Amino acid sequence: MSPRRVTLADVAKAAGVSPTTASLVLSGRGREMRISEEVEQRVLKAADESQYRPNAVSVGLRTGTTRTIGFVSDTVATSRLAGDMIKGALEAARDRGVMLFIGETEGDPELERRLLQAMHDRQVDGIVLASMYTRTIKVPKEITASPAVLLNALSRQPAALPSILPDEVEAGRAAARVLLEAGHRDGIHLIGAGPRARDLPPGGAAAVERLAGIREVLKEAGVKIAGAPLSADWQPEYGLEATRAILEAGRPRALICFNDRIAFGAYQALGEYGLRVPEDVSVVAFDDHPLASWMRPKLTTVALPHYELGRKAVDVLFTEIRHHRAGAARETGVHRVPMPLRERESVAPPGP
Amino acid sequence: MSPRRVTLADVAKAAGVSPTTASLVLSGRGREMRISEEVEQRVLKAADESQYRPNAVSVGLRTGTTRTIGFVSDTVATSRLAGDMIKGALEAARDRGVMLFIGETEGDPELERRLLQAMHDRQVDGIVLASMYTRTIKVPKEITASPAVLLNALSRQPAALPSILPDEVEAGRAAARVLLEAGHRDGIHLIGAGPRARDLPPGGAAAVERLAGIREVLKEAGVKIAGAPLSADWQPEYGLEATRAILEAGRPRALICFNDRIAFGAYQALGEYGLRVPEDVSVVAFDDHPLASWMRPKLTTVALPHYELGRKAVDVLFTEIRHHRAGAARETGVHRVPMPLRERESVAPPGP
DNA sequence: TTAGGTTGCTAAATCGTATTAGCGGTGCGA
DNA sequence: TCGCACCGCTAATACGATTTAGCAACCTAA
Repeated sequence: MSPRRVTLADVAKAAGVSPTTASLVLSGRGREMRISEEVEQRVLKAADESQYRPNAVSVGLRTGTTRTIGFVSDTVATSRLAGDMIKGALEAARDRGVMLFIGETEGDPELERRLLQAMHDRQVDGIVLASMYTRTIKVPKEITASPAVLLNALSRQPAALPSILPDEVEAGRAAARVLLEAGHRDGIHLIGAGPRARDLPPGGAAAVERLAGIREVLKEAGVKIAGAPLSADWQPEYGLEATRAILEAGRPRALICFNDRIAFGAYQALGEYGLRVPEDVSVVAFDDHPLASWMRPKLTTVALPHYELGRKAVDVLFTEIRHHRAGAARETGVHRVPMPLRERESVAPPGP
Repeated sequence: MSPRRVTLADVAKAAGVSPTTASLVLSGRGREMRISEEVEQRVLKAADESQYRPNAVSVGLRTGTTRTIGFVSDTVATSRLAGDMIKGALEAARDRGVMLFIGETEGDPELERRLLQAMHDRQVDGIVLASMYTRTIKVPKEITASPAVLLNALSRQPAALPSILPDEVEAGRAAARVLLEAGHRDGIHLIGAGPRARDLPPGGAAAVERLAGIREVLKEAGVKIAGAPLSADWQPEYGLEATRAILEAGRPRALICFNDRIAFGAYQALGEYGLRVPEDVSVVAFDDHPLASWMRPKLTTVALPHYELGRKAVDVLFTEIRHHRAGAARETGVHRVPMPLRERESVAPPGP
């Protein structure tokens, strides 16, 4: 059926040299090993004509490096965002001629263990362990079998692995600033967390940090948070109800929604009450879900840089791999990736 | 740093037998090769105690099969849907103890070629070539190096590879039926394609088939399509404008939107005109984007079964691989995956 | 007594490459 | 004339498994 692949031995035979010579020439060590110009040309020609490409499995066995990395995450499908993260990782890997294994753990530690093993069995050069929403995780010990980095996650154990995270605190600051700069000082409500630093929904580190950034900037400006409904899950449904509650109680001038889905629900509630965005109420959110630019008016939001996170993770992983090969110790720093503000149409100066 | 992996030779030594014997026992051929019960136990014990796991790279080199398949698509990040497809593929692969390489071509044939080569260099057992929206593609000749299937795509060349596709015609029928069953007979407008069979947006096979299904059922019922604006891209913006155009011209009773994003735009236009869904206007769409259940009222839509498509692709790929190993010829059938109707809140009997 | 069969294991080859060690020939200096 | 360095290449080994061929010991039957 499929014709047998051409091997190094085939090339060597065609060029009339030994496999050793062919290997030397093709790995660029020809000069160094004093192979003559003429023989070198013969080998190159033979390789080219037969379309020789080295068998990566064999190379992997011989050298121990497979030009392959693993990307294991808790879930790949939850959101479009996961896709962007993978896309970033994929492109960074491609730039280096490296392939990506992917695996999904669904939060099951046993599955995670088996996946990491399966990847190590295949001799991956390194592993990106990703979480789809920012949180602290227990790093499985299997991971130590190769260089690794944490993406969107922090290790519970201290000094375990390098982490790549979005800069959520700065994002919080940006969200607060965009309102301040529009002239808002009163009637600013939070939906998703707050108003106090300890008012947080369960799970997820994003809330803490976004809230910290928001509080810091507002405090510096001497602005008080008007209020925040009890925080629950971050779904549109909650946004809808929380906003209704706020509207029952009074007249907000600005909403900081802890993600776009909440803002989506908030829009619906504001619509019900006949209030217009941004003339009556300004809205800022986080994530930059595709939804954000479909909403009308388009939502101003602080974007999660999924693509860049994915790229950065692979970049850091490769410096880890280099260090590892050089026998250096493991790094353990935290790398923060900026969250860019997407200014659209949902923020305006407060009305009279 | 990382302790050396334990190899078969280590196990053999620990058990006091030859590597041959150890291999035989561990591959379950011990009985067949008349290895004594006692030796067998010794080997098993040694393997277990040392936590031996075979090096998959070595096995790959020796046997030619790597328990690895490639998933290459034009894009992984475009939508949440891509993620679901990968998730389905991933789980089907996991069920078989197989790992997944992923790659993204961005529609670039050169990149596609290189990706397929990179995968074949790594001796993948087979390849899923996926498109994120249904269409006919030119199958690159590199793909013939291993078993392969097409996912969400049809080959331009005849009889090339098996294809896995959503059953779009039946989906069209389902959308039409849900309106008929609610009692609609007049004022049914299409947005995204039609009304005539040749009124299609550029690119994409889904439009043709959905339209065919819709037309078939409506025709059988003796119902005429009231109209359809010129079809353009399938974005919310177009849905908004197309619906406005319809509303300018008269009073629709039902809308069949060719995807959910169009329906999202349609909702906005209906809102502008003070019309209520579903009391004044019923809306059906296709895809079941997450958006569909966030909209109010929740959108009735015919779902693209991405997860199942992914699973099915891997299933079919594995029967291909089996056939290939048995020396059988390539299959070339088209496998249709049903598109389930998600009945929600956007369809009601026509008002007076 | 010996050919032949069975039992229970192992030696050796193999997959395709990288790499170390070495080989035959030439030129040169002492 | 011998020893040595250098040149240009190749033989042999290793990576970690699978698999084929075969071996020693014992038993059986003619």
